[in-house]
Amino acid sequence: MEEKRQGEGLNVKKEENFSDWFSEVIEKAEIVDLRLGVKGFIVIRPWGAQIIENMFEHLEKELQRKGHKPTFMPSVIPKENLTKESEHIKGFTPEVFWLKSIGENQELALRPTSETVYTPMFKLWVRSWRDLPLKLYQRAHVFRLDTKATRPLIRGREFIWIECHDAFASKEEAEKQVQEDIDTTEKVMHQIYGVPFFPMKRPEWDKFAGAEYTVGSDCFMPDGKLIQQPSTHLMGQKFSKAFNAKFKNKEDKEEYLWTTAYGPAVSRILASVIATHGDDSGLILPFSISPIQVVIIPIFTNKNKEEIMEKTSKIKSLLEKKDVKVHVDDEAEKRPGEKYHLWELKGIPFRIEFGEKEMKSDEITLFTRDTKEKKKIKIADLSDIKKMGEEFDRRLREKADDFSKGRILDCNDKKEIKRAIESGKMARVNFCSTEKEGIKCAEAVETQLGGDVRGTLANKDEIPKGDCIICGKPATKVVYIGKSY
RNA sequence: GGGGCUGUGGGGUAGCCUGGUAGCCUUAGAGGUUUGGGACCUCUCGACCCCGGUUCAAAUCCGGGCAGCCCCA
Repeated sequence: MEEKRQGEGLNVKKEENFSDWFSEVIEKAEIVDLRLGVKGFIVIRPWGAQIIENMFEHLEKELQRKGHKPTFMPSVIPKENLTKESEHIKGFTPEVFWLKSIGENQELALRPTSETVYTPMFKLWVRSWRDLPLKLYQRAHVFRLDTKATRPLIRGREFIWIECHDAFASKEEAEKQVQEDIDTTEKVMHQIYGVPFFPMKRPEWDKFAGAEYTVGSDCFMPDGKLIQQPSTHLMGQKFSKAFNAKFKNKEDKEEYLWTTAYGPAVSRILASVIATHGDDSGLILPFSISPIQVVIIPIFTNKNKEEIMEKTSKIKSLLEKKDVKVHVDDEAEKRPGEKYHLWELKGIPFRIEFGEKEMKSDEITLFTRDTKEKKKIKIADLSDIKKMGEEFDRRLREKADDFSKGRILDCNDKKEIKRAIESGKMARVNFCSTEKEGIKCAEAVETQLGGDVRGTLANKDEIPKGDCIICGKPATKVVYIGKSY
């Protein structure tokens, strides 16, 4: 049992080689299949798709609670739309998939993002301040011809996300929306999926193409590299001006719309969920998003099979009454041990073992995936299963929080920064500027220290005391530097 | 963007240097015995990434492509 057999369990330890561990776990747990062989495009299998589906549900519920309404927009964008906002097209041009030879005059792009579809619709739908705010979203696949190396779920040429596009009557309201988007990331990605993040206001040179400013969510991966999760953008009036999208304000004057965009990439967040919580036995899925929350393994012989199965299905319906997703693994060909390994690999939070012993004492054996603790409890105590699920998720979240919090280091010189980055941490430093004039220092950070200036904290005003760690001029910002995916 | 490594049944691999019968483990399918931490027996299916070149002969050598992984920027 100590020796793992090939082709079955995981052969790589997460601590020793995160990258290999990740590749192995997503295939063996049947999240994805990488064998189609198109660069940057992956097949997501039922287990992965069901998790993603559950993630969408939480996210959409929160968005709708905050006044967003669903839409579905075309997957293609006419060239004239995409090229209307000059900075936007400049930023996205190298990444656009163009559809050629469609036999018509209109040139089309596969959408890399949909500002240039929503804004012209805002123009049609919004006439007065009474139509505002207008908060819309869609579930969508988007396409970006990434020139860098692709990684399954982490960086693909196609990914699955929700994009919110909102229009407001004033800059203040739009900026409030950016804060609300950060709150949505907190409520859903952190509180529900258990993935902590740092909301970073990106430097001027690193904002979304066409935005006034961008706030990205930086999350630590187990190897200490940062991955950008949901980002929210204040577009200001850039797109509304490009598309001439105006409204009549309360003073009966025409004004351009103020717009924002928010894009949680669910397929990529799944990468963080897997990476953050998983262990050497495989996935550990939060109770809130696991497609199966409790798996029941009946253990029987030919003699007692009927009795055991009958009791098992009673336990099942008891749990289902509590609105819990249960699966009974009664496959006769597999022995219990094999089932344990399989469902641990798939990340199921709780496992119930039920056999002869439990039958006698009216108990069940409960295995908890994250702690790997096995204990006997009374069947009646299963009515607390939801609470146990909440505690399960809290444990995952707190463990992730501890990992994340301990990775910020105040640094006072280049050496310290380099050491911080190399040990998988994020350096907090004084910096001259995150406006255009700071770009030279940012480039120096990249070439000399091997890190990126990720930006300033968006939910906290940090005042620098001292000089820029690179050029020595008086610092105006406290920035964070780390390695990123 | 630069560099390196790799591609053999579904998965993991041997063979490649030195050209000549593709071997092993596992999975899958059938049958049987089994079921408290990856069961056993019997039988069966299944592969040289693609295109071109060299050669009597290519998994093997050469060129190009595609795909995957790693490191650096």
